[in-house]
Amino acid sequence: MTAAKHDVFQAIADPTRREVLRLLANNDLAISEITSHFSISRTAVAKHLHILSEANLVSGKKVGREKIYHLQPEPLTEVKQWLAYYEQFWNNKLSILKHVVENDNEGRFEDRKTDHLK
Amino acid sequence: MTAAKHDVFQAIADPTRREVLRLLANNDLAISEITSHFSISRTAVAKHLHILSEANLVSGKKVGREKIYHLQPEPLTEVKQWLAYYEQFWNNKLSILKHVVENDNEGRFEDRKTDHLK
DNA sequence: TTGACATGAAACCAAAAGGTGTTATATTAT
DNA sequence: ATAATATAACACCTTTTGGTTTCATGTCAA
Repeated sequence: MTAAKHDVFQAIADPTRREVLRLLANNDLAISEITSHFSISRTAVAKHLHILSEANLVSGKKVGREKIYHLQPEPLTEVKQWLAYYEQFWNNKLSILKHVVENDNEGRFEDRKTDHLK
Repeated sequence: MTAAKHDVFQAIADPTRREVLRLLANNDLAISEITSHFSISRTAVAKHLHILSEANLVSGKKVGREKIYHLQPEPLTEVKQWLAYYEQFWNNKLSILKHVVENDNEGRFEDRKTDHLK
């Protein structure tokens, strides 16, 4: 179920939201406390928190009249996994060959370079 | 210099652009070839490529009447570095303590929980 | 040289993003 | 009870996104 209107990739695309995550990495914070770190309105911050919440990157629970937000970094694993695919390309050039040799040795390496000509 | 109007985080926020990157991970491709993998117009794909290019995630060179795009994954290291900060929070709960003990043993752990009350 | 092909560029559009301000409601402190 | 606080819920606005269509330009093949 876990409301997924907003993708984790989209959630972290905004610099303000990334900064919010940084703040919450240190402490759980109420909306007003978070707002004090920015120059934008409290309402705007609340919207960012709502988006982060939809991506399950934060959770908020009401405590008295405050709503305390808490970091939930688990969805970031999706980004990490996505990134992992590309690491082979920048770690070192040999790793590309290594990947091909280990995962398919049916001549696909040749295909990789000529596919687009067909 | 490296034109930076578009952030790498924003560039990868769009699912279509992530799919384009996947295609280019296999082969260098011309715009039309990329377009054939989607249901959107060639112009729309060209715009996505432009955004990816601004984030330096791809480079394009003209070959005859075609423009061949090539994956440049290096900017993804920025995302990787950003993610690294949060890994301590999901790997396992003990790693938080481990981090604190290894990097500063001046009682900061206590501060982490009370900062927001000051 | 003429047509077909690949891209570039411009004008336009609807919807979403990122903001704002106002008003209403619940909670705490006096 | 009353005033102050913290947030929620709206209504509204402007800019950006992601897409379209149309037209122009450069290149290749006959």
